[in-house]
Amino acid sequence: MATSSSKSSTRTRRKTTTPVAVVGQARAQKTRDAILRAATRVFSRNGFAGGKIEQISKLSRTHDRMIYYYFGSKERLFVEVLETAYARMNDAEAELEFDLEDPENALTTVVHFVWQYYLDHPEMMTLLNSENLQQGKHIKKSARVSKLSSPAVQVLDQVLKAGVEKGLFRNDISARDLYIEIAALGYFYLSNRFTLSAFLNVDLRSAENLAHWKAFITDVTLRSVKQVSPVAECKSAPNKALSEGVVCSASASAPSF
Amino acid sequence: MATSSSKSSTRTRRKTTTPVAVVGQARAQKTRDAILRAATRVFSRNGFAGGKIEQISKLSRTHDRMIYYYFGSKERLFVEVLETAYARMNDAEAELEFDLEDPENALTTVVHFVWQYYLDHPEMMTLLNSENLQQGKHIKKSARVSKLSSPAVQVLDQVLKAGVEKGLFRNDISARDLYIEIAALGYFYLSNRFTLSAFLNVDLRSAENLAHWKAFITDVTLRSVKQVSPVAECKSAPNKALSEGVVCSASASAPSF
DNA sequence: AATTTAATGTAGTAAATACCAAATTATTCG
DNA sequence: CGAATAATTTGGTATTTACTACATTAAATT
Repeated sequence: MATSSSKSSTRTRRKTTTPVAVVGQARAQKTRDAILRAATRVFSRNGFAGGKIEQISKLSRTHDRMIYYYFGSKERLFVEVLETAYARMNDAEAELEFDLEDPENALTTVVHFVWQYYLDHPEMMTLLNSENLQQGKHIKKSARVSKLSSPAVQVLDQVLKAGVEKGLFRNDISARDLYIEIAALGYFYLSNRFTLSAFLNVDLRSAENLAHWKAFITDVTLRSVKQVSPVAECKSAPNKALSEGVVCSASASAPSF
Repeated sequence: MATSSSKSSTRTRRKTTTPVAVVGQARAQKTRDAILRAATRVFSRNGFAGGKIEQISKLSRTHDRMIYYYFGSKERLFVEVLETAYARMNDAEAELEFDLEDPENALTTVVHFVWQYYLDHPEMMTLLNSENLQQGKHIKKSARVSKLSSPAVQVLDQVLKAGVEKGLFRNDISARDLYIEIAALGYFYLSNRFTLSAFLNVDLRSAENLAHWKAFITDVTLRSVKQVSPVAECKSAPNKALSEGVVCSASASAPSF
């Protein structure tokens, strides 16, 4: 079921060569890949403006010129780095396995997966931050990324439906909201761990605190979707003084997507 | 109760002048402030590396020279921009008013405040992202910021205690976790609105969707702290197959801060 | 008013940096 | 092999950029 969305990007140059000859092409692909890998590291460590062409060419053991030969410009290189990172995350999500017979467990699996992915791929977060700093001007134009409808959202949709079916989950929550919630809880903690640690005078990166947060966000996520018993529900403070905030399971106005 | 933590930064030069003469000083303060304001805009729009000295001096209608006269270096200017932003947020948080007699309402107030602050001060998010990209190397050294113990956490602590007192809230959740949760839900949505919008094919910035998210995170936050009736609690899936994840109200191992 | 000091302006420099023309080497294929 | 094409290397250029020496004006002090 994993629809692989990454790689297989065709050569940049016009491909007049017959598809048989692969020796030179393999060599070329190797340097191209090396540049892409190096660029991912450099951009994710320093952002777009802070990532210098020379750093990238040195790290990939090639020359500045090759970057322009294969990617045309710093900006186009950045776009491809971003697209590749997205594609990779998508591929990983698509391979997620879960048991719909046990929706709570399945949801936990998703939460843990997202958390672990960000933990293992910090470059994803810094690249996204860099792109958001530039108001998404690259991703907006990227045909490749806009075609990646997140498998994670589909997964969550299935899980939610299964949970509702079994009477375990609320039916008034959208997979999209849930996806953003899960991403937010993991992403923010890790992406902002430096400033948060300084501000709160804690080392949020300690193994202990990481484990604690993982457990915490799992709990929060489950609580946000679980059906609450009618007895306990809203026994207190029935919507007092809330302009548009939603309390109890009444839930906000339906998403307007 | 609002302990103002910002401003009143003394002159950079040694102050041999008597504190009476203020005309020249006022003029100086004006250009200094102008630079700081301009720098905040420029750095928040382009990040640290992307923010150029000339942009800042032009925007503040002074000269490059003045930036070095008052701040010494680009880096020190950035630190002061960051410190000022932090101090301002702290001041705003300190002025929060809420009713402890109604803990749910009070918590809602906090959630709405944080959400609104990020909405009104997008520069705060981009500055923090920039600082986290640099692994917090500035904030770590900033004596000023590390002294700002977040009023928001204290506020949340009070609210939580009041809620527990009244039997409305769980007593196994820390103010710190709750603070990070609330910040995460608002910050991530806004900070990553560009990539998220492109990825999910929605315009998350529309008034409708902003209102929806505000309501959603209010609901999620309340659900995460509310006491669940013993009857409904954990009636299904009692901790099945969860390595260290926490389900039901058993809650994770206590924070180890 | 004269002197001292603070604040601002001018005109630069040295280094960094994105990008490129052209030569050179490797590879393909008739 | 030899011609053609692909891939790499060399050596640069024009611009940007953080930062500064020095001159000048404004203000404070005696």
